[in-house]
Amino acid sequence: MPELPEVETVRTGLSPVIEGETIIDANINRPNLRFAFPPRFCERLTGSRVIKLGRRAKYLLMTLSTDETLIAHLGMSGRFSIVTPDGPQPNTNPAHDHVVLRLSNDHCIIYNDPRRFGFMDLTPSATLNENRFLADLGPEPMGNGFSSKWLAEKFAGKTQSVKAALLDQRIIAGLGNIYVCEALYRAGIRPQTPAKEIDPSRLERLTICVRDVIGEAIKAGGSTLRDFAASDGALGYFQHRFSVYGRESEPCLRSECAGKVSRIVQSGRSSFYCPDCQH
DNA sequence: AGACGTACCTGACCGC
DNA sequence: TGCGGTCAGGTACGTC
Repeated sequence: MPELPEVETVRTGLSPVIEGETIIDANINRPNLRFAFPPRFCERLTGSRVIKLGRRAKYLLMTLSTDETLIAHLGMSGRFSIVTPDGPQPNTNPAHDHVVLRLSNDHCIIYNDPRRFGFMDLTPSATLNENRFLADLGPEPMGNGFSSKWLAEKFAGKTQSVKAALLDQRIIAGLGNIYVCEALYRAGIRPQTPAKEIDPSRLERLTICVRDVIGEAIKAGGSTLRDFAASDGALGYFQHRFSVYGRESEPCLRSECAGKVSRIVQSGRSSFYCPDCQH
């Protein structure tokens, strides 16, 4: 499920529990998720101290005292849970608890992922950005590298739809199906529009809308975290109202618009948009 | 090189 | 209640 805002929410929830702690014990319950765990995965984690929990795009980055970084991607259904020594057990199916880290503060971090589209890797921290999963990522939507100028450069000559282009992690990193739909709705751009056909002023608007949509979602995640992390240690999902995503044939939320939300399929995935206000 | 389609998995949900 | 079909927010890889 998780796109950038959800991963950021997981990071926010996990970091106070994990940063500064030593991994006393690491266990995996199967040899692979989407990909095989790297060689000697558990041995390389055991005894290391977690210096920092960071994020790049949809990847969690655990900087370790061993000069390696644990890279974790949640795929579609990955969750991290925090199990406190005397607290409740996470309400996930233990059959899909694939990674368990026991920390020096007696908390356990559990990675649960029914679909196993997630994956983990260990890479030298010094060459983190050369790692095969991170090397080709485009700019962070909230960072300085993302601008309408950058989009113009990347969209130039692109016959691909703007929907597909925004999902391309080399162009902008961290967006997924939901937030691309939301950003295009807010910007008033149809998802089918060929990327190269969007003029500079609309690209400027799109840039702002992407930033706003992601920024608001991160904020919403941070606020929901407080409520439910207390009762249940599972991190990764939060309730959020979307303007178009999942609202097929419901009314467009713009007060001056009488349109209904449409759903189309682009490259095998649903796109939601309002035909009356997106052109 | 760029644009597609396909594969990888399980679970939830819907209609019969 | 049970069954089959469909769908799901991810990325990598093969093919044209």
